[in-house]
Amino acid sequence: MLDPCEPWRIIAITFTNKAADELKDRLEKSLGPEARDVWAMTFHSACARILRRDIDRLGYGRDFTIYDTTDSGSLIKRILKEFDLDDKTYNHRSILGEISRSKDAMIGPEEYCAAAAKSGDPRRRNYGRVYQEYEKRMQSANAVDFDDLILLTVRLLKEQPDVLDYYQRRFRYVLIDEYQDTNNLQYELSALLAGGRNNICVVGDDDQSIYRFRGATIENILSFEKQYKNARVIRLEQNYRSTGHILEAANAVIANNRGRKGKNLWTDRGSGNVPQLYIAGDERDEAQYVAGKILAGVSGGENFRDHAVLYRMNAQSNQLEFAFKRNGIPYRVIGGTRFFDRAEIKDVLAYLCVLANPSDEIRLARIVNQPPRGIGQTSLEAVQRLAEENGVSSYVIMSQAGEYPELSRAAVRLRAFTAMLDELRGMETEMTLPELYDEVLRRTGYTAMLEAKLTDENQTRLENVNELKTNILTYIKENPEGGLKGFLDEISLYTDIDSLDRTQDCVAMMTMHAAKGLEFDTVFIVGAEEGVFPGSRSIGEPEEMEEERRLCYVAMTRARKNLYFVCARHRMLFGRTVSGRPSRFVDEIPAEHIRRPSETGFSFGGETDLWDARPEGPTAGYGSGYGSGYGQRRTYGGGRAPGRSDYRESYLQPAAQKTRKKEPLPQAPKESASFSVGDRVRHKAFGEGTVVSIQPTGSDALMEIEFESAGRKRLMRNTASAFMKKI
DNA sequence: CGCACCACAATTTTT
DNA sequence: TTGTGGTGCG
Repeated sequence: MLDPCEPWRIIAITFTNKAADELKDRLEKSLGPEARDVWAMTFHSACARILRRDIDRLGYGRDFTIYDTTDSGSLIKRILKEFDLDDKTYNHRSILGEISRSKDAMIGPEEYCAAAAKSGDPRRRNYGRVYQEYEKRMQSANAVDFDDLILLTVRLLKEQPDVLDYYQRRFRYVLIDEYQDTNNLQYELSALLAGGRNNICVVGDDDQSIYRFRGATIENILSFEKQYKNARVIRLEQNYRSTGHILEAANAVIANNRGRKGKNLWTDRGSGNVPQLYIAGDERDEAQYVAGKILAGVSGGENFRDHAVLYRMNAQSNQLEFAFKRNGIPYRVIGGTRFFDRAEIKDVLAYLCVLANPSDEIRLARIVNQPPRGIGQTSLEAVQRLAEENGVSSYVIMSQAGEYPELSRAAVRLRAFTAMLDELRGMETEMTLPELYDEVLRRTGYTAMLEAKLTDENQTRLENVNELKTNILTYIKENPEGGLKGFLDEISLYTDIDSLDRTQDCVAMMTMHAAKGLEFDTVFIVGAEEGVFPGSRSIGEPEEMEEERRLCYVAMTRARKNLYFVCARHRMLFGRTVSGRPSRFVDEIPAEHIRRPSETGFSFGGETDLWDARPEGPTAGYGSGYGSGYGQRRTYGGGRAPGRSDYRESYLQPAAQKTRKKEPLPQAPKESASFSVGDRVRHKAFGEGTVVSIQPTGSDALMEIEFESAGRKRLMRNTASAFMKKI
């Protein structure tokens, strides 16, 4: 603290907005309002900010728009069509990936094409053609994609010494969070910003690098010390989150990786509970097991929100959701389809984008006939052709549609369309953003279109469109003088509104990737089978496998107190039933740090073992035969696949499920007794008590019971009724 | 031009 | 199994 530094001399870069916001919050709490001068933001927003200032030096307009992956994808699709490349061999996703990789390696389209020509590979040549065209179109639409934000900033700093100088002088302290997740471009950018001063501080954990697939290169952190010779390395090996067994188990798993610096976490929080493995018959059983454990936990006084279920793929969430609904467990799925990916949101935003930047071809094409206004594919293509020929944007052609005979049929409608947008654009100055938004919804007829056919789906869409307005209001509140462009900038880089709301008492469900940075008392890692986790794609690929193992490490270390691995012997995956053995990661845990099914306690009375101990469940199907049967079987741990006859038995199960699933939602079993406040009850484990309160939760209810000897407990009615009766 | 039906594919994800 | 995207018909 000898030399307090001015906050504006600091740039702190994170990957997610959430992390950036948290950082800002904490800074503000400890520094006060001065903290606002710190540039605490994501790579992308920092770059956007730098580019807004000087991108014109690279031949773009300063009011550039940012395309997200979907927008870029549409552009690629359009190019593919025009080039007459069949989209089976050339699917837009792989091209997008190729372009992204090229940009990360700072290989421009020309260079790419040159290399492709030399290689003689026709496929790569075509990739090059598409890449080139993509760049051309992006520039004429004055649009940049996510990679461009960083790439162009790096280029700007490299090509314009005075700009580089400006930022290097300004930022005397450069901090980068989650350094293990940086890709090449981000690495370049960090190095440029840190400049001659080398005053850079990075935070990261090589064992938590789980984004290799999107270009992150673990070498960045592994070679940091080489990069910056005088770097001081501070190792943070004390873990303040997990208890001993969990930590030891995680350490043991990650120790199997070769490409790492190596560390050993320790804790002083005691050894805690031993992680547990459960082998379920199928994914339904798996889900029911998790549900049961959660109910047992809640019965023991925990909150739903202390539990998280982590899986490898989003598709796995389905059965869990069914089980949770069936058991009246409130839950929240994090991730999956994001708010800003919804069609209606994209539509409405597209209108706003076109208002801000009429050259935005992709967004224009999206909205021109949405809602339908009689401008079809043919007209649109004619417009686009004319735009190409005349070297102007489609928007210009549309507004002068009358001058082109080939557009005669749609001319009136095209002109009306642009006239409407022009008018809306004119309103921008005289009304607030929320007002403008309403006006857009009204004038374009978007709301009317949804209201015309008020299906459930459209109802949701309307709600989403309204939800977007909330975003606008929030934005205006935080940026009183911010305009349309500012909002769009923020929104295109902010996709994160679906993040976890810890105030609601819900079980959290998410992919292991999404769980990074979070923590829960109890964590379930489901689908812990070979082929699922680690995924079949990574088996036989050492590098990939190490990444999966890191993912496992991340997932395990999310748990504070309880960790469960759950796997299924048979699983319906993509419409096919596959069988797998438990994940190798589980095998990597030394016996003393994991409890396998054969050793699973069946002693009645242990609170967390209520479910295992339960003689028969209130939920039909579970516990009958398969799932619970495996609890006692030793054969499984031995590693041999189940006998065929066993297999058959379980195999028949899914058929029965099918009908079940079709029903609206399997309601809570009827036989679960009803209780009312004041009832005297006797519980098998807790003894006698009195019902204090009952709170309905979905098909179930949360009851609070004051037990004479066991004290006050919170129990879920459906589960508890198996152990408890009125007296 | 809109809607319905069929084929096909399918980790992980931030920005 | 599920969701999406493309094609073909009314």
